[in-house]
Amino acid sequence: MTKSSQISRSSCPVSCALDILGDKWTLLVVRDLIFFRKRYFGDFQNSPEKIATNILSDRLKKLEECHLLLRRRDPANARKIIYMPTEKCVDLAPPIMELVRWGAKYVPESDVHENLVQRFEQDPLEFMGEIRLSLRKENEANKE
Amino acid sequence: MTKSSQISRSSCPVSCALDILGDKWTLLVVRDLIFFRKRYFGDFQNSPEKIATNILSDRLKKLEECHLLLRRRDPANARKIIYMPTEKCVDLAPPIMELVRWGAKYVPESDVHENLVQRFEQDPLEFMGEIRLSLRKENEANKE
DNA sequence: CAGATTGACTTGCTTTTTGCAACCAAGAAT
DNA sequence: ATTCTTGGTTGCAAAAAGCAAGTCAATCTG
Repeated sequence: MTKSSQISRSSCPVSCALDILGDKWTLLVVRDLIFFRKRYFGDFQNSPEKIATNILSDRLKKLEECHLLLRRRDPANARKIIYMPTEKCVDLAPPIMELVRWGAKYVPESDVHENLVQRFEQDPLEFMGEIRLSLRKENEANKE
Repeated sequence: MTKSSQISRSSCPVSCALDILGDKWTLLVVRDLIFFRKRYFGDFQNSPEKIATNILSDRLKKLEECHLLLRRRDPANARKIIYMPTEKCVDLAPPIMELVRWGAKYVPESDVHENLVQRFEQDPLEFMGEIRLSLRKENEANKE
C-alpha cells in the first residue's frame, strides 16, 4: 500500500485530477490546509464534517504520496506531526474557490465565509500570493 | 431510492458542492455534457474512461434529482432519451476549467484539448455565453 | 519518577458503493 | 417476422466508507 494506485483512467486532465481528488473527503482536507491553515491531525478531525480518523489518516497518506503535502515532526512537541501544503496543493485554491461560488449560488443550505470569498474575488493573484508568502515563512520557522 | 440523500455534512459550500459532485464519475458526466455536448446514454458510455452502465444510469438519475439535467424523449427517435444540462450544470464550467488547468499543470500524463482551454482562457464570459446560447437553441429545437 | 493524559494513529467489523458481466425489453431497421 | 440498437436492470464479488475501540509513544502532573 506504499504507492498510490497510479493507473489513470484517461489522459483527460479532468479525469486525471479526479483520480487524485475525486471523492467526498480529499478536497475538504485541502480546503482546511489552504483556507483554514490547519496543520495537525486533530485540527482536521475538528472540522464540522467530522471525518473518521482512519479515513483522515488514509487521505493524509495519499496526499503525501501525491506530493500535495509534506509531513514533518513538530520541533516544539515531538509527538505532534505538522502537515504542510505544497505549491501543488495551494494551486488548488482556484478550483476550490469556484466550487465555493457554485455551492453558494445553488445550494441553499450553504453558508459562505464572506471575508474569504471577498478577498479572493477582489484580487485572486494577491490572495494567492499572500498564501504562498505566509507558507514560505512557516516553512522557514520550522525547517529541519 | 427515489429521493437523493439530502443530508449535507456541513454548511460549508465546498462540502455542500462535494455532497453532490464528490466522486470519481459525476464531474466527468458533467464535463461530457458541457464541453463535449454529449446528450445520449451511449455517448457517455463511449467516453475514454469507460464508465459502467449501472453507474452511469445511477449518476444520470442523481443529476436529474439535483436539477443538473433534464431527461427528455428524442422527438426524432422514441427509443432515445436526451439528457440536457441545465443552467446549474453549465455553471460548473468554471470549476471544471480550473481543474483542467491544475491537471494540465501537475499531472504529466494529462493531455489537454488546447482549443477548449484557449477559448475559455481568452474570454471566459464569451465562452460561457456561447454555451448558454447554443443550449437555448437546442432547447427550442426539441421542445415538447 | 509513577501515573494520567494527549496526539496520532491502527484494528476489527459492518454497511455502502463500485465494478463487472450478463440479461432484458421496447422501438426501429430489414 | 426477426434481428439489431438503445437504454437500461440484476446479481454478485470486491473495494471503500464508517464506527467504535484499542494502541503506543511523548509529555504533563503531582
